[in-house]
Amino acid sequence: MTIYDHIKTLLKTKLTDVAALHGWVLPAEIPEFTVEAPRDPKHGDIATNLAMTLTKALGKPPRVIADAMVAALKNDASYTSVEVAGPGFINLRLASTIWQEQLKTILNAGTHYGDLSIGKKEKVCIEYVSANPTGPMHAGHVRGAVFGDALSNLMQKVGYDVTREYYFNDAGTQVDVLARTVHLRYREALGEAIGDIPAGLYPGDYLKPVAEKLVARDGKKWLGQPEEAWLLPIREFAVAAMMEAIREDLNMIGIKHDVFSNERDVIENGTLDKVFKSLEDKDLIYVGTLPPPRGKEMENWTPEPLTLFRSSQFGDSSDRSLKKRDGTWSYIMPDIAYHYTKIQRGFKLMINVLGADHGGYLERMRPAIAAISDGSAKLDGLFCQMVKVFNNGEAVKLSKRSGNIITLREMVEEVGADSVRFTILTRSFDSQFEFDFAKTKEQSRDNPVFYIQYAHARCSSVLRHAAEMFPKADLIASALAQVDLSVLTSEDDIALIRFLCNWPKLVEAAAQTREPHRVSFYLYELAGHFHSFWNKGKDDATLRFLIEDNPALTMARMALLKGITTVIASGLAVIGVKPLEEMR
RNA sequence: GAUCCCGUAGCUCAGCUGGAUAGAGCAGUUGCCUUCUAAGCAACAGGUCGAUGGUUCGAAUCCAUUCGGGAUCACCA
Repeated sequence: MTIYDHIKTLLKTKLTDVAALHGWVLPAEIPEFTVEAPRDPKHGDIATNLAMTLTKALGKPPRVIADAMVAALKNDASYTSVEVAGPGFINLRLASTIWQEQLKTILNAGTHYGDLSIGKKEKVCIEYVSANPTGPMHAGHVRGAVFGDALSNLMQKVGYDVTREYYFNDAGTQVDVLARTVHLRYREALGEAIGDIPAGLYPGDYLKPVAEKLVARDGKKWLGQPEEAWLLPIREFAVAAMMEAIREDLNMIGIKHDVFSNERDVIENGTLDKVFKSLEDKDLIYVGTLPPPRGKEMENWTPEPLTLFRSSQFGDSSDRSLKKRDGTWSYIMPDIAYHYTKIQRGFKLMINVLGADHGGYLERMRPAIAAISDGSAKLDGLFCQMVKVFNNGEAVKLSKRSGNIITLREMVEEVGADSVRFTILTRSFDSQFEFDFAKTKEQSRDNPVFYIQYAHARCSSVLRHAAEMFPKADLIASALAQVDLSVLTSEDDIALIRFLCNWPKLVEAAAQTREPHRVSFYLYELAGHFHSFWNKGKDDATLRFLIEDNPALTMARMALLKGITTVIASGLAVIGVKPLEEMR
């Protein structure tokens, strides 16, 4: 229970007393009100809009209600000041002992401070990246990858049982194209002049090493053979090689999935047929024709009978075709079957992190999931908007076709994994994101992530100095939690503790809204408070952390520092950045 | 024709599910290193929150309309 929740319950009971005293009739449900740290510290430690939310129900102006509450709260020793302000806010200032206690709570919790149990250990499958193994990870993938990873961290922190999952298509036309391209590169590697890569195959050099590995394994085995002979084995080889490369790329930026699933398994182990049959059994499959797509000029549109799924029964705008004209499955059917395997594995909550270019995906997949789970499972889709890549202000067109891509590898090598992660996580996922490669590279040293890292390094440095200055002192968190903190009375000390106490609340809000970027901003602000405090010590010796002739205050400040490093480390863990002990 | 996202300082972005005088970084100007790390701090300057209406004690935030940018609406994932 956070300090804010605690105050909230106290206020509720106080409100009933006040109402009884004045003969007010409270509504059966007290309207929801906020208890939070106001933006402006002048407004006290804690502000509540309680009075304002009750104006309607009580038929009284907010200030009248607020005044009555204030009168009742005034004689409580927990509050050093209680006042009405603005339109009817009640501003409270808590006794410093309360904040000092909170700091001990933080120290005892360690980096688990901010861990919550709102997830109730519910299993959640978070699927992200899921790029098909036809090319290297590029700038467009990085956003979803980092976002999904941070979201997973966040969901774990609030008590979900998270599985990080990657699903790839290794059975469709795209991987056939991959295989053909590799075969061409293979001929090239064996000395043949292949000229330009023909349209319809993948350009770019990244398949050359794959072809060379194929030569190393198989020699000239596939030369002069018909496509039927080499397509499947080369496809398998190429998919494995690309997935290996993708895994390595993701690893560079600190991303590891728990489970990799693929389309072929779903088809070959019979799951797909089973799911299709169960849909038939539920009478959700029929053969019919679809109207032509609206708003699009389809000159060559001819209605054709197709195998359709009655997704409109589940809120979809139209029924969906599960098979192509040639009788093979359209992508949606294996995807349905794949999601069925998730449900079979016990996931009632599934989150898919997708690119904005997958717009209609949810609309189509949700009905299917409702059908196969009989409504018991829920799919959430989070759509990361496009990343527009610039190079010194000039737009770079990302196109696999032309081979013009900025790869994840380039980004990480030039800018650094921490900077890339942090840059992505200082934007909300649903707004478009402009990434200027040249500028980011040039300013990589100015990246805000180092501002946070630096705060952590400074704290660590002081703790090292403290160990030298007071060799007998025990500076581990559990020991510092036992220190007498009553000497931490300055407004700056208390303000810092107060800010640390916002952490659990922030984690909760970030998880509920699925917005890990809030963590970044919080950490940045926390680092700012710390740096500011630090510099005050230059003018005011009583605000320094290490004060040689005052061991008692120094130890209390070490407790504060430990609290700061604890929360920073706890937050950086969500972002996926390692805290640094030292920066020079 | 329909759906989704975005529009906030010169640029890149926040704005805590409706709160008090709308914030930060970068860019610009000015100060601060004999003392715990200057990858830092302090200060100045910069805004019709795209527009119009509505909801209420109160709107950048919610609703409607509208303009602008992006994405999606095929049997490609």
